[in-house]
Amino acid sequence: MNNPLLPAGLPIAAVERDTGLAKDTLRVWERRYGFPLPARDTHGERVYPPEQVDKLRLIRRLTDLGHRPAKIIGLDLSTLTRMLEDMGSPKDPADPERSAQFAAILKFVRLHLHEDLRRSLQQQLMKLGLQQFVSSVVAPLSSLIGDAWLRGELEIAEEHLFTEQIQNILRAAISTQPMAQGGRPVVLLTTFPEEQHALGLLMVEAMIAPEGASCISLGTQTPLEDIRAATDAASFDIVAVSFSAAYPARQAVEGLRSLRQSLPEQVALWAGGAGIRGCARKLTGVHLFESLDAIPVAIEAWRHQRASDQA
Amino acid sequence: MNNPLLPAGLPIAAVERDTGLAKDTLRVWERRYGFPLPARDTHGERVYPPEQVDKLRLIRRLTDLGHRPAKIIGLDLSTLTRMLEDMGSPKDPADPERSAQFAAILKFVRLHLHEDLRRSLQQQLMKLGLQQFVSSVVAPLSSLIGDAWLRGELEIAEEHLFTEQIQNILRAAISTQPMAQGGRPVVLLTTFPEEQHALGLLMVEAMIAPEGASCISLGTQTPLEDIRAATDAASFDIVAVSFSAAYPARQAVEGLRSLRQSLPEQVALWAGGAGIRGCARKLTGVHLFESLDAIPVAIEAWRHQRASDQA
DNA sequence: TCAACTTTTTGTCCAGGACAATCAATGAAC
DNA sequence: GTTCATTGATTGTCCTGGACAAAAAGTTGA
Repeated sequence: MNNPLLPAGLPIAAVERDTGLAKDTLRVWERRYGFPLPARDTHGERVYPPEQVDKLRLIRRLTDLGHRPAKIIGLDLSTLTRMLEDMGSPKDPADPERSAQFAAILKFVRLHLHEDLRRSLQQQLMKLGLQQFVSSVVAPLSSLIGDAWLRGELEIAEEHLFTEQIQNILRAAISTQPMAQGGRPVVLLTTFPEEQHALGLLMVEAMIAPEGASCISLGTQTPLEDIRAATDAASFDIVAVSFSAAYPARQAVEGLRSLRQSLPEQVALWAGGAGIRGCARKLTGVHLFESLDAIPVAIEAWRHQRASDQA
Repeated sequence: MNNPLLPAGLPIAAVERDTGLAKDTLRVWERRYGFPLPARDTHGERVYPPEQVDKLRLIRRLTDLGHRPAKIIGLDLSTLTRMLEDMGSPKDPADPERSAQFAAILKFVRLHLHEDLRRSLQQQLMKLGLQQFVSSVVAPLSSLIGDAWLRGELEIAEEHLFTEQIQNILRAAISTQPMAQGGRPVVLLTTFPEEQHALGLLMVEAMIAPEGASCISLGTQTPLEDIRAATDAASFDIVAVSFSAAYPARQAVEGLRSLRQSLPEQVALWAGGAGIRGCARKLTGVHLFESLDAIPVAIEAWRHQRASDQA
């Protein structure tokens, strides 16, 4: 009956879903490296113990970041976790007040205190203003929570709870922005297929909206061809694409190259997010953002450029 | 180089993504039924022409609705489309004013007139109030747009544009609801894994919020085990799960049974959405909703029930 | 330091067999 | 006539093990 609520182990299809590793890849790793080495049920089918799945998740993240499977597949859980932390966020600036706030918010998430969570986020928003709130609260908190989930300290449900609350708050805040009619630049915002992370988009939108620019979000997972087609139908000045840390960097680079080529020349292509940090020199004609704070500046620069072009 | 912007045909992995049919299934159908019958590239790998992919998409929808592959795989595109329409929405009530509005909104979507789209939706919301807006505008429009996409009359990007705008409007509207502190019942809202459709959740939330109940949404794709665990951590009165038309009905039924069993008895389990229409008798202990309008009534009933229990 | 070439690594594809789970049809019992 | 068990066909997913192109790493020469 395979009751998913009493997990003795996962079948291969579930592991594929959970880790993002194709069934073929799982089988070929087993053949080549001896890991994962699942048990077998009575019909000879693979049954993966949860620990192996946890380890696979870590390995997957590390390979996305450029490590080779053969080099890391033999290491143990704690080593892998450490590697991931080393590669990730360089450091926290250790502002004591802020980190206390973050700790409190993390506690709310862990204890499912949605009401407290909502209130404290809302408070921060009021205090800091939308842009500041996004760049110095939402962004670091998101990666904190992502890391905590990776380390198994948080359930997926708890990450979802946080994401939902942030979405509510950001969307509400964005929709109260004065929204200049016909504001320029007009920005088309989306992610590539296979990128499901919607929060990055919303953060970008929140940085753009207060600048008086028009931002049209297509949500996640828009096929490249559709993005190009959208620039025919409407007159966008900028296409902006966001990549989460889980997105394979080479796939991002290739997609951006291809998209750059198919877009009209006068349409700028912007990209940002943890998924493509440090790929700048591989891309020409694409404006790469290392930080959310660079967005308002870039909008200003775009306007300046445009003004001088027309003169 | 396989430029996705000049599609001569899709490799099997892309077809799996587009149709939701596993690679194994695609190969075994070819072996058994002779369809799909893709071309081969120089390395002998399958290259699926776009028409075959379109047909596969339709077949997939029909099998989810209970048809057997062998019976329908030989039929042609127009026949399949007709079957799908017959099974789908019974009819439109032919309110001339409303259908004119819908036609206008569809036009805005098709022409990417996001500004007009936003304005006309906002107008409807103001005129009808949140609940009425959701049940008689958002819900029918969503299925209209879903159908149009299925028939190839809309790009995915256009569906996304619509979904994003609706999300913005609904989330903003929900967050302005007075939100009774500690309002009962407390509802936990989510979807099962593999169900990505977030709009259904938002519609439910919009129906619940004005009733003064507390609604905590976990967004899409929460593992069953996490849903159960969440009811430990916080005290929910109701767990509500939504299923889009694309969700396989039997999977929904099985999941609901399993979840019902693992939830505490005093927690009610509600389910709704096109994905489980007509499955009522297969489920005991689960409140099945055929329509969004039934939600406010059910909340009222829950309160009444509870009042008499305590007396 | 960079470019061109070679080798190794790695993910994905293929064929074709197997089989359990599901569905449809049939028959028995109430 | 409806319900329930039995049988038989259908169908999705898993298996093994071989193959190979694309990407990365290593090597050589300017």
